[in-house]
Amino acid sequence: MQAELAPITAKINSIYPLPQAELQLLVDSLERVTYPKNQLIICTTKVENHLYFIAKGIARAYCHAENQQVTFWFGQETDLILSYHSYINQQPGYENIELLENGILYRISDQALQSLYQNHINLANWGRKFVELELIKTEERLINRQFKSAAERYQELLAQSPSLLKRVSLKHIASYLGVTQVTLSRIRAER
Amino acid sequence: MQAELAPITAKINSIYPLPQAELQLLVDSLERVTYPKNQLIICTTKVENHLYFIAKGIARAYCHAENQQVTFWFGQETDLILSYHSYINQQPGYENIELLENGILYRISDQALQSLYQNHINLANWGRKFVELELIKTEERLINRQFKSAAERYQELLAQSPSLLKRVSLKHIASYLGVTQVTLSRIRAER
DNA sequence: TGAATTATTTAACATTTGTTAAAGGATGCC
DNA sequence: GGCATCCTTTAACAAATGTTAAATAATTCA
Repeated sequence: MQAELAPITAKINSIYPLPQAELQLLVDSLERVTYPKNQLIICTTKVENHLYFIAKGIARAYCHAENQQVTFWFGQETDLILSYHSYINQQPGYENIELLENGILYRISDQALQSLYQNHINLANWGRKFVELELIKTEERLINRQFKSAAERYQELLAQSPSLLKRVSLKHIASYLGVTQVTLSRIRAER
Repeated sequence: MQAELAPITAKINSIYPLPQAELQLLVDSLERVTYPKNQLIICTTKVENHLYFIAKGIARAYCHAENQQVTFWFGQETDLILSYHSYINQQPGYENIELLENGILYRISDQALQSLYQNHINLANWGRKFVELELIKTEERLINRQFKSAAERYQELLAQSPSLLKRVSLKHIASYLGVTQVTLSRIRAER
């Protein structure tokens, strides 16, 4: 359905403008799939060979540590779901990615995407630019964690992604911010 | 000098194997430069328009926060120095990168690199792969900071990069690990 | 609807890490 | 060599965050 895809193609072009022909090649490779809330899209036990654009829904990536889950990423409409570890190394990764709401996704097989990258230079550069932007975001989070208090990180998230707070449980927000639920509750009670 | 470049070209090829012709194009674009210890290679006040391969030396990236410096990256021989923020957004970044030892670098202008990316598909894919690997490393550090204690992070760094500990002051190591010098001293004094 | 589950808050206490200050070492430079 | 500077450690205390447990609120599902 074209209407569903429009925000996704707009996002793709905003990352790195693609000639119509190459954009079309990418779009033509997409397959529409739907999954229910709580569905695991990526899991640690198998190599995932698809990447997913989110048309509707919200997802979180987490990994297991000691006896807890560590949430380190959220994705919403137009975001791309992929396991970097699985995708880049072609072996099972450390991350699980699950839907937190019923979702509509458009997926492309890794094989198809690699083929596009090998044969279309603008798509290869699109892929490069996409990862560069992801890297900056991750680097900023790492740096922020070093010199901002948990309260400051919460206030920033609230300001930058208010919709996230409305759609995701505080349990997961706390983990994403790098604190316990108890600490987050304390922060929210202040003032 | 070819001998100096050999480890760098080997590293380049290990990231993503390049046909000889395209590797040569990249190598031919490199210019040898030397800088003394403490030289600022990248600074926040200007757009940096070169990327640097380290042939000899060690560098650290840091940014200013409150009244302290936050060190968030180290680079050694064969590593690539660039300011992602400056390079990706084409505006002054938040990071400074300085040499901690006298260094021999091979640099390429951003303009030349972009031109290579636009015209040579294997180089474009090399650039994509390079950033993907950087992203994984950054993501892992972010996750580790969430559920490993400062002591564990120190022990891991010691095991994975013993040479780093020998070449870099503990002040910078502490910042890289996300703790104060005092905390790092305590960790080292234990047991 | 109502029971069961899950999410969130609160409290008390423990632990880790930060802050400040001082002292001892190491290093570099004239 | 000796002075000055910077690095590292140690100590005492403060602040932030974690842990455990319990109470309350919200949600899910039969």
